[in-house]
Amino acid sequence: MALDERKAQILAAVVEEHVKTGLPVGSRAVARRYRLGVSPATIRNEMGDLEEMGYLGKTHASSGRVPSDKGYRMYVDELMGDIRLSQRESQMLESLFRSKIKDVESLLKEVVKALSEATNYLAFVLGPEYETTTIDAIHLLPVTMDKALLVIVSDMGFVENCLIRVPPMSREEMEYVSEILAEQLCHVSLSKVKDRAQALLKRETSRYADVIAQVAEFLESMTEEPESERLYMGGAVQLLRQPEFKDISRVQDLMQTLENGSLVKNIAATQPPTTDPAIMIGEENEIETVKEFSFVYGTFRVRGTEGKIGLLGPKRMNYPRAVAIVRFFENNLNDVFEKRN
Amino acid sequence: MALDERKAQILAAVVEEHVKTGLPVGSRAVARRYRLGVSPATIRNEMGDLEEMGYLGKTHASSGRVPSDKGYRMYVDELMGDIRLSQRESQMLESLFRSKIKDVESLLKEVVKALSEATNYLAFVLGPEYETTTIDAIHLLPVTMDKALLVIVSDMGFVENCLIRVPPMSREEMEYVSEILAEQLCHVSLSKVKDRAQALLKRETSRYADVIAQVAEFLESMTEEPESERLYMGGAVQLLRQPEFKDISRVQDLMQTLENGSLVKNIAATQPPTTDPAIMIGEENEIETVKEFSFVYGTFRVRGTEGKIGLLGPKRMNYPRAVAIVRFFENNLNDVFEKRN
DNA sequence: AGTTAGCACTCTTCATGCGGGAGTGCTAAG
DNA sequence: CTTAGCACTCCCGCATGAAGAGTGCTAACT
Repeated sequence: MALDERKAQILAAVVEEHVKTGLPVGSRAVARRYRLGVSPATIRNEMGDLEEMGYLGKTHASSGRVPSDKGYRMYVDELMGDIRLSQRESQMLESLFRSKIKDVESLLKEVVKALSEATNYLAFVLGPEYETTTIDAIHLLPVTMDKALLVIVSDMGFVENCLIRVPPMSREEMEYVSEILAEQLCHVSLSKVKDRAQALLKRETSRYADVIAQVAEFLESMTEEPESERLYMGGAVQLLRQPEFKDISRVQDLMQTLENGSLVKNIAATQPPTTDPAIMIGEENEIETVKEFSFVYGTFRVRGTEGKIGLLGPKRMNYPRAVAIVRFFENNLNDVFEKRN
Repeated sequence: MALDERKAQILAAVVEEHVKTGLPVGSRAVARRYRLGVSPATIRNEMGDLEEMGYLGKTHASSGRVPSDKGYRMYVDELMGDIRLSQRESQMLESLFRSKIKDVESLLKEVVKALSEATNYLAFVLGPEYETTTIDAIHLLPVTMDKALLVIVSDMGFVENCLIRVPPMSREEMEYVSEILAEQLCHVSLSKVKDRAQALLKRETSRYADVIAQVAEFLESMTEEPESERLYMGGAVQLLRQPEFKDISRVQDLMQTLENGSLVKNIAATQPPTTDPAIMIGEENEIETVKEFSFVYGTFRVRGTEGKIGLLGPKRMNYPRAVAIVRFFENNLNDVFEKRN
């Protein structure tokens, strides 16, 4: 199914032109703007072949060609080159990672923001699964007479907290309870920590039982929390810029889909192509409402587990640039989490 | 400027009909659906008067009437009655507040979600200003060898945390530092706490100086953080349902405005009308891009200071219901924060 | 004097029809 | 195999016209 040199050039030209303008592209335009040394007529013939082969389509029987999903796939797999971000741009973006240590949550939020602003597409980060993370530190802190703050730090720097009711107790007592929790629950993976907490609860019949029960409950809720909780998303507005949104009902559908977090399922469900930043084009997606869009997303590793970072844009997105930018963020996130021992 | 009984009824009818349908309303429709015992012709005359007085307008020279801002204002101030939420609905919504204690942040997020879902408008909560809050508890917790977690609990239950670098130190040392911080900074208002921290920094020349400097820096950033950080927003999609969004560029403008938090300024800048849930209609708003919309928002008190909770919807929003729902949430939030001693 | 019916008038909306333009596919010649 | 030429198709924009909704006015009614 390999394309000869000229067909490849023409397909690439059509894709790039269509990405730029959003309009169907005709033989004339290709001949004019991409110097291939042949006439429009020749290009017409080639485009006819490419359509036959399924790489191109038409919006109606007699206007220019538009890449099909298969055409885009061919383009991203074989035709497009890697591009590099400009010096200026990568420096700008890097500054985000160089700034002072923040908690992971706000870092990820800023990453999403930068990513969407840099591309004009919707950006997302899917945090690592809790199941496989472990607890680095757990503390119970006095706040008021009858309230204490439970703070849990995961090994990758996520901090969760929760206010719980406590019976009146002295500082020493609270420290004692805190100690017990730390001893029993630290450095245990979240999937097992629930059982540990239950076990602890069984043993502990004293007045602290209620406190421990609340801790157990919170741990439970942490692991049960829907995937959408781990999902940071931003730049949905950007999508409105895309001309394919002349029709508002589509926006609504998409937003609905995104708000209830099925985006995650889409990514999780399909095994991504093997390319580095994975690319999912149009119909390759599982969820109906995003079959008009493309994903470009990469993986960053945190300790044993991993998170995703990526973009959602129209099928006619600037893939080379999207890939370059996603790869950039991917690498920087990996660095950050690596240095964090 | 008082309206006679019949004009009032007709104005109310036009507003309510327009809210329901989104279309200009004609004399015929008013006569048919609201039994006023007079013919369309009479209503036409009255509507002519109301237009003369500035309460109604026309979209074009010969189709039905549409309420003007002044008309809506008259409606909300004088004409509309208070409605009560149905038993079923208020029970549903109340369950949100009855559930187990969570940290304030997630409570507010859920409130926003519920509020927007209950109304189909965009909902927001503007948390209380940090300036006037005080610190209830501050702790420094060991996480790894060279990292510690700074946790700060404000008097109204907000929890902020931040990872900081620390020199190697024993548990006892860290507890000692933590103690110092607590002694010096607890129960001091955030506006003063910065100075305290600076003073502490001057005195402390030991190896903990760096740690304290980082704490000071974080406190600084907490108070300086833009208002948008205190703003929880949700349900922007709901706005897309409104027919006034046939035009996409408006959506974009609005979203832009909202994302950069000028919504807050709008509310802060204008002194609200004195009605309980404040209502700002169309041109009464400061910011250009929301002059097409209305706000309905209330105030909830937390300790000495206060936050806002409200809705942003089209001018033709269901004001009685919006008011009822905002008032409901307002009251429930007040209760929650009151019980929290 | 207030109310009502009738009617002409205005303005929108929708469908219809008609060039102009862009682009294709085919054919025939280079 | 490539190219020029040409007929054909289809979209798009625009004007035209008919239908519908609603008003404002006038004149009659109570």
